[in-house]
Amino acid sequence: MSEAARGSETRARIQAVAVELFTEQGYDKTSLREIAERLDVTKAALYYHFKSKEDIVASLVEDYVGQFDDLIAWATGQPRTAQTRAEIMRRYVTIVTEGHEVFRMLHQNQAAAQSMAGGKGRRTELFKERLRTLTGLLAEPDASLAERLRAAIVLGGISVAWMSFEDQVPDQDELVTAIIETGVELTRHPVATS
Amino acid sequence: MSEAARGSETRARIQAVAVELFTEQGYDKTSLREIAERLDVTKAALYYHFKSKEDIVASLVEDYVGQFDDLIAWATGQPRTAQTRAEIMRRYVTIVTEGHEVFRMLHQNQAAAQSMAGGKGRRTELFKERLRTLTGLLAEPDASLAERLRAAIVLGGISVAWMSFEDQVPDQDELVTAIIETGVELTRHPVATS
DNA sequence: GTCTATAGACGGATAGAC
DNA sequence: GTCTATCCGTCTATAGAC
Repeated sequence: MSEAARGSETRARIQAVAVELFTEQGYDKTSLREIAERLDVTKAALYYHFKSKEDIVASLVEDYVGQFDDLIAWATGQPRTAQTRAEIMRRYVTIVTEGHEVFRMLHQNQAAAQSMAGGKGRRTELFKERLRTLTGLLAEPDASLAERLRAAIVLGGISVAWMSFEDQVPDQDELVTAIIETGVELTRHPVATS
Repeated sequence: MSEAARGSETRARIQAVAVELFTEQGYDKTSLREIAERLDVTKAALYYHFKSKEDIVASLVEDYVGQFDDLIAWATGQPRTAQTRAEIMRRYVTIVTEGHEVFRMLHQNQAAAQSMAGGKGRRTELFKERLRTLTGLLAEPDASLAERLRAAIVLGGISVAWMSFEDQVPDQDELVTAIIETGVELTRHPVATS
């Protein structure tokens, strides 16, 4: 909510339509004319709220990766216990599943999203970098390769699993709970690597 | 290799450059002019080998998803044993890691890739569909939700983990082996869901 | 099999009225 | 805050010579 509630309410409508169309058709195949038509306004109106097409995506990206940064910041200040790891997992799953429209949009437009989001210089590699950091918080960097791999696989797989099952189950809340449970279970440090 | 070795050798060079540029900059931001320049030929020359820009991607997609289809076809004819599951994992990891240039390119251009690949009608949902099928082969559809989730998370997470670690370790073969091991381990059916 | 030249279309962005 | 009108750039794709 930090940046989202800025300016008029039209701004939010533009963002919503943009997410929808960018997801369906891709960033480049969606023209500003199309977005404007869907909102019954003109292209020029969009330029009052956003200074460019890229700026629309940038506003979305900023809000979204901010959530991960918040999670990382929080987690960094916590003791490295099993309970902390479980809580990281819980929050991570919540971000992925609740913001899934934006997440899916970014997922489908990685190439486009990476060109921006950071102005000019920043080669942020949006998720890769943050995923590595989170991996390091679930399994210490000096842990065995197998252990770090497990953490990376689980974090990366959660979003895929969500997208894969989301429309296959009757109760999505139940699915979220199950994903958290499975995620926590898979990142425990049990089995001796035979 | 089924379709790859078609026509002149220039065709393959075009494909190689296309993968590279599509990955770096995205499908839409890469023009045929750019590809042609890199090969020291002209745009028109490309049109001798491919009937359109989309056709270049289509040729790539076809070859790549074919590998997954082959895996699925093979796995479907096997007995559902632990060894079969391990072998599925092994082959899956091999496809993901060996074809990682193409994989990464498709990953970065999902939106573009989904519009094509199947001519006009087919809404193949390239990976989602196939991932579901593979999930069903690792954990029977009547297995518990937790068990199916585990399979989906692991399959989905493998590619993420690969991309995350690929440039972080000295020996990539070792990494592949470790991923296979971890994948097999995570999809075993051990822990009683507390 | 590769070239030059160009058609034809569409997109992002701005100026300026209201 | 939204509109009309328009500029300017770039791109895909084709025609036709060599």
